[in-house]
Amino acid sequence: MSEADLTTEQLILEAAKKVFILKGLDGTRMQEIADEAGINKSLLHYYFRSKDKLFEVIFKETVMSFAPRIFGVLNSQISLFEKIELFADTYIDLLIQNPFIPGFLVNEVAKNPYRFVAILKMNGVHPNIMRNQIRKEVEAGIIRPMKAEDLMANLISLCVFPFIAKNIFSSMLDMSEEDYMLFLAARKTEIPTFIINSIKLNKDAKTIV
Amino acid sequence: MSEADLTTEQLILEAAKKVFILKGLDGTRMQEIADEAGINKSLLHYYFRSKDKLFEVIFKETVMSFAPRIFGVLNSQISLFEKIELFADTYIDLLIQNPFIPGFLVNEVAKNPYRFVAILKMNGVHPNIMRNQIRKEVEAGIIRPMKAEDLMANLISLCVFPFIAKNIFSSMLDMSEEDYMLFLAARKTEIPTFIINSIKLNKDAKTIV
DNA sequence: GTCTATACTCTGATAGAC
DNA sequence: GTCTATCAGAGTATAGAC
Repeated sequence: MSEADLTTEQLILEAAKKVFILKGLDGTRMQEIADEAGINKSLLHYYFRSKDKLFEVIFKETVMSFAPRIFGVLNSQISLFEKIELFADTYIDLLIQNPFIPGFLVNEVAKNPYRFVAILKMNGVHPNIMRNQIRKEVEAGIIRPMKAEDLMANLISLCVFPFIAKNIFSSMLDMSEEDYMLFLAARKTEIPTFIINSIKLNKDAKTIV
Repeated sequence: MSEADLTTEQLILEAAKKVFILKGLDGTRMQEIADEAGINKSLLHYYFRSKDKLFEVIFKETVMSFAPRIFGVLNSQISLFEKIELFADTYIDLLIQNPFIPGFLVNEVAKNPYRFVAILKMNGVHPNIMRNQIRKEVEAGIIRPMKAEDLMANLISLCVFPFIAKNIFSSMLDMSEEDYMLFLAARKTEIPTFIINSIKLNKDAKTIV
């Protein structure tokens, strides 16, 4: 389907997503969305009634484009070490293709948590699957004693934060845009190595390098 | 000095900091700052000319309240393991007292990187001190081979991100506000344990628990 | 230095022709 | 469904009295 074949509604949604993610709810002007979509400003209201309603649609769509994949990996039935490797790989790939989304999400969720919580509840998030798996691997002596919450928070923090702090890190570490993207891609394997080295107990098993 | 003794300028700065950090540059209304300070709206312009100028002052003040402490620890002359422990402890303490600042910084730096880069340059940031220290400890066989950039990014990510994603994590992990604050405080020791377990090579040395 | 009143601009939203 | 024209409200900024 070529761009000209998109319906007006789809044109608006694409344009709105682009602008909202870049500038946030407050920073976005309806005129800018209209320009980006190549249509008239009043059409935005014709299709979506108000700026808030339009934002709501984009926000939900954005969360839903992420949440199932993320929770799918966390809730899958593979071993913990495999899960950590798979999570870092798929998640960072996703973020490389959509680098602005984490910042957008974090920012808008901070301003209005209820919007996000409602979507989570609709999707039935189950942190207990991961919690139980970690507890079992601790009891089995595969990993050292550790709270599941910390391990989950660490995994996600290590993957996501370097995307959010891209401008801060790259200027602090004096890296070019290009170098920084390579740095992020390399973390797909670096992060699992880092975590598994920290938690595994059978130090004689083959070391992941 | 009681609150009544504050000069009008100080009143404005306090109020502006509060509102800007909570709502960001775009989301903040001059009227709201004036109300918060208990003064007239036009006084804001009398003291700071424009909204942008006022924001600039707050932003710089906020960065400067953080940067010296953070870079001070990273550049200090203590051992790497001590540095990791000291960093997590002082940084997380700081964030517990100012939980909204990281989100504010990340958000505003993402929208306008130049403002931040200018302040960094003024303060002469030296990532090489930390880089050299890590390289030396790798060569000495104290820690496993690892890029300094990854270790620094990991340390900062693990400390900061759970504050930025507070609303996301606490609803995902089904924790109350109070539980989450305890969780964050416990990470002052949890994070160094996690990192040092991952990077230390002499596995026979006393384990940090 | 501080206040009131107001000018000017921008933006979200609506009315109405086609 | 799409466009032009326009309104109402909010926001930043300024003028001027005290």
